[in-house]
Amino acid sequence: MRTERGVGSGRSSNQTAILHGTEEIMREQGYAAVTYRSVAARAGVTPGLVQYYFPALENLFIAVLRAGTDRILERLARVSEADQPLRALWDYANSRDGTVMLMEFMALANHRKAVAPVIGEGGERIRQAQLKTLTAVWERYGVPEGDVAPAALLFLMSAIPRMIHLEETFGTVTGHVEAVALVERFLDRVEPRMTGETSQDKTISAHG
Amino acid sequence: MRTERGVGSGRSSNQTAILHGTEEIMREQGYAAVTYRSVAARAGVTPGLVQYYFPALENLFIAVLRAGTDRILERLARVSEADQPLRALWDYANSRDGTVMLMEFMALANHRKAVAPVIGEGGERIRQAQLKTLTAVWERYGVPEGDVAPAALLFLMSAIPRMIHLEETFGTVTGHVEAVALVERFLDRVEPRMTGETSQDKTISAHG
DNA sequence: GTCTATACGGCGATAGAC
DNA sequence: GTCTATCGCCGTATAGAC
Repeated sequence: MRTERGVGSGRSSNQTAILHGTEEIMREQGYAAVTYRSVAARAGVTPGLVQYYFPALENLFIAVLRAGTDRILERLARVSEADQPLRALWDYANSRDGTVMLMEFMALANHRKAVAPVIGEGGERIRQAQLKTLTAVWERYGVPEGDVAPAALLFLMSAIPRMIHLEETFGTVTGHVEAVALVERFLDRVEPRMTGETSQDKTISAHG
Repeated sequence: MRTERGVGSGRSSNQTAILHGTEEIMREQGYAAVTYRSVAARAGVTPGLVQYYFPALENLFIAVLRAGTDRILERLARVSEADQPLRALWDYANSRDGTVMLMEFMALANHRKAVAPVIGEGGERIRQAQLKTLTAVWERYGVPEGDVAPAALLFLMSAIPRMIHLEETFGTVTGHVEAVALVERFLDRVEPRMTGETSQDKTISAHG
């Protein structure tokens, strides 16, 4: 898709090794451990070559971020076909891996200004995709709660697990279980746990 | 309260100038702009003196964080005496300044590990103080909603504005107005806007 | 105690050699 | 395309003046 240099549409094996190594370092040691020297060592190339493909570290971070966003959008396309889309969305929002990397990029954006709009852009694409799914569900279920707009529920189902995880990192826990219980009681009401009557399985089905 | 050196209970004017300057720089340019050299220039002292009081940068960040937490707790003591405590809490949670600094410290904690538990500790103290207020309000209002636990509402009233502000920084906006509307509709129901009948004024009153 | 001056190794970024 | 040399920051450590 995107290249940092005009080498055609593909990426060299060195480029993919650099991107992969960078993501690994971010996940294991945080973005602050990403240096030209550390990435080069991980990818088995020289620091100068990393800098050749990504002239500033921001270019490297942004490339990793974009690749991750693309992966999430692919995953969400599968979620929209799940039997219980609300619970699938809730499971997605509660997944640890995605939240860790998102927080890492949010923290990074604080002092790498060019990263911020890339996060926002990806966030909008993700949320619009989710909203489309949720609005369809709303119609299928017949607007279970006259009060809660799909967009509000979507935001809450995203924000609550994310903020809980963020706070837990620091050791703040008050109100977490109560907030989760609130959402799950809502889910139990509008999308009761499957007992096996409606459609095929708890895996992906095709009826949207 | 806390000193970094054994100079008794007070702080020298240079120490307060350093703390004040550091907070200014964080607010204006972000934590990444906080260096011994930049803080010294802002406070009108030499870099060596900053390092004398705060041997590592982490000590400096933590001192600023603790001072800020103390200020918030003082403010919350006043909130608990407000006529409309729920709305006072909501206003507090929506205040820009506090959120900016909190996010700055959260980002900072990502690569200054000693900062994280200080955030968590302060967060717990703040939330427990808020929970005490909210539980009292719950009894006074007669548990308006059998479903919503005070701790859940407290978490939501804190997490929603904070996550909204965070996302807005990046340019993600979907669902924000809907989520805010949801909370405010709830507030309208359990704590209707004062029309002037109950007590003195919309300023601080004494009846708890 | 309070404060200054200086040195060291590591970093991102740049220019330019091959 | 690939890689090296170099520069100006940084945090930190230390030695010592008042």
